[in-house]
Amino acid sequence: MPLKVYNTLSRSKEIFTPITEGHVGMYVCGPTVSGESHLGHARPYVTFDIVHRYLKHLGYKVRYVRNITDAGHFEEEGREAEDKISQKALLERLEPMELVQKYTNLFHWAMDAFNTIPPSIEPTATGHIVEQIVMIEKIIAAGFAYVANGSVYFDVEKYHHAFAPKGMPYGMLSGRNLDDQLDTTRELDNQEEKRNKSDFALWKNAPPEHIMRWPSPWGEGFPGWHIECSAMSNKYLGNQFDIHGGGMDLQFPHHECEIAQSAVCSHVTMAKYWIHNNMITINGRKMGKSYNNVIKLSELFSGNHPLLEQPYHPMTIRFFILQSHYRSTLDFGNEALKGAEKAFKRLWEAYQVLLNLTHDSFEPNAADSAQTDVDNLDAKVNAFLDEFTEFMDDDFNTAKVLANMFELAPIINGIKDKHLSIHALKPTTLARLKSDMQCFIEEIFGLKQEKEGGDKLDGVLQLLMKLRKEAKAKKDFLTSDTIRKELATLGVHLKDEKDGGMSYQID
RNA sequence: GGCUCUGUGACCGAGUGGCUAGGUAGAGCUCUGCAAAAGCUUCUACAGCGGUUCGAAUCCGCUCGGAGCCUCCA
Repeated sequence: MPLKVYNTLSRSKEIFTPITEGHVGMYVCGPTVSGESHLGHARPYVTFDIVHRYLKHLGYKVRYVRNITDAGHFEEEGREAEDKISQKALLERLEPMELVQKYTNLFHWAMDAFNTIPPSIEPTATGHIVEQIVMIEKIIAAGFAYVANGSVYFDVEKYHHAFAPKGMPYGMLSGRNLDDQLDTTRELDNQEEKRNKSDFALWKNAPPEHIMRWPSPWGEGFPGWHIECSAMSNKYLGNQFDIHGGGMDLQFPHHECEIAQSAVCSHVTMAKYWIHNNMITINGRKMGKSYNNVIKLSELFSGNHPLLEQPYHPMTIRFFILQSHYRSTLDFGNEALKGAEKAFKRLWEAYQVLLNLTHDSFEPNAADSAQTDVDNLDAKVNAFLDEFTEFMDDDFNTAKVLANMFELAPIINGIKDKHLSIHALKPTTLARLKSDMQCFIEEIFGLKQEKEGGDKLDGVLQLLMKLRKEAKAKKDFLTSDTIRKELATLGVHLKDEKDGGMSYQID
């Protein structure tokens, strides 16, 4: 079955066919590093990490480009250009680039904690000023931009009239009608610089107090909001590439403007498939600075936030995101996250049990095999596994794959506890179960469990478990319970196995 | 106001015409020295009202509620 992806351009699921066979070019809008990343940022980067991983799994060679916006944008177009980064830098008495570096490092730290695969290329806006200027010159030369007081604006209406007949109207992505636009765009200062309200800046003249500035043919200034993504995606992925991703909130105006800029330069729609992830909400509301409901990732990991009842591990967050479909909103809540934490733990443990299962460790005997309809269980397991790819091919439905994994967990645990016979599974099925689970859990879903403590701690715990076993054998439950209790307060939980064995787990 | 979505059980959340989603929480049972874990069983649904259909949570209409975008935004 071919991979199908939901394309925002067509508002429908389409069969994914790469432009160049065997290769995929993917551009995802990265973070603006003017502040620390929050939970909302985790959604797109985990989502597109899954897309990236799955495409690779399917055998594609993927060039994944994700930018770092470090040039900053003005708060409100037309007002005094208030570059976010430089403004905050003043407050914190830092050099702008120092601030940018700090938040870039923090972003990378969080991405690493989420176990996302770094993009193939991570270009910065400040590193591509030249490319952006060249592109703006091209747009001016083509007659779709004009210079006003040292700033350059894109002529949206002119573009629309020229490109709508070519099947690239302004608004093709967001479903917006340009005429409605004109009526609803609110009044802004300095409107007189623009010919039309819907025009957007390609280059902004920098007022004297503006720290981040670059020389350009139009005077000193800084690039407009949208041009960096057009310039950088074009440089590294060409005139037309396969996938452009980002949050739904970027659809308009950001992606719409990207399309227009790039179309002027290359006469094609820059990307074939537009994939947008939905928002993470908190009490039903988008998480964002303007709503004052932001939970930073560092706070999430440490639990240090009034809304958090406890810290949450990055893998819990990753699992939490995977449990829903990327195009649905996902509502944050302690109850939901705690649920995800427990669920992930259960899944991971079943997975570990599975990796240790072998036919050899179970004696075939009549009573055992009588418990299970051999063909039935074998077929069931295979059916669940078949669906892994089927669900992923259907627009990356990670939620359904996880549901199937939770159908498999009781089977795995049942075999371990001997409620089910391992001989109900053919050796080939068991092998497939192991490799498919391994592939989807670790390779595609990128879930992992930190190995905590290391060898020394393990040695100490083995010793304590040995002592506890001995105490139990002597029915000295006071001692055995003390060991278990004391360890539990330290966050180490002992579990007695059926056959007298023991294992531990660290929080 | 315009555009785009959305409303599923205590909570999160799949699902789009007929088949148990799944997870967490709750209840009962099995196992266990006790506990934990695990397994088994079980409870609470598809906002409301109409319509289409043999049949709708799923399609259509209306009503009510919620969100995103239209301004920086993942």
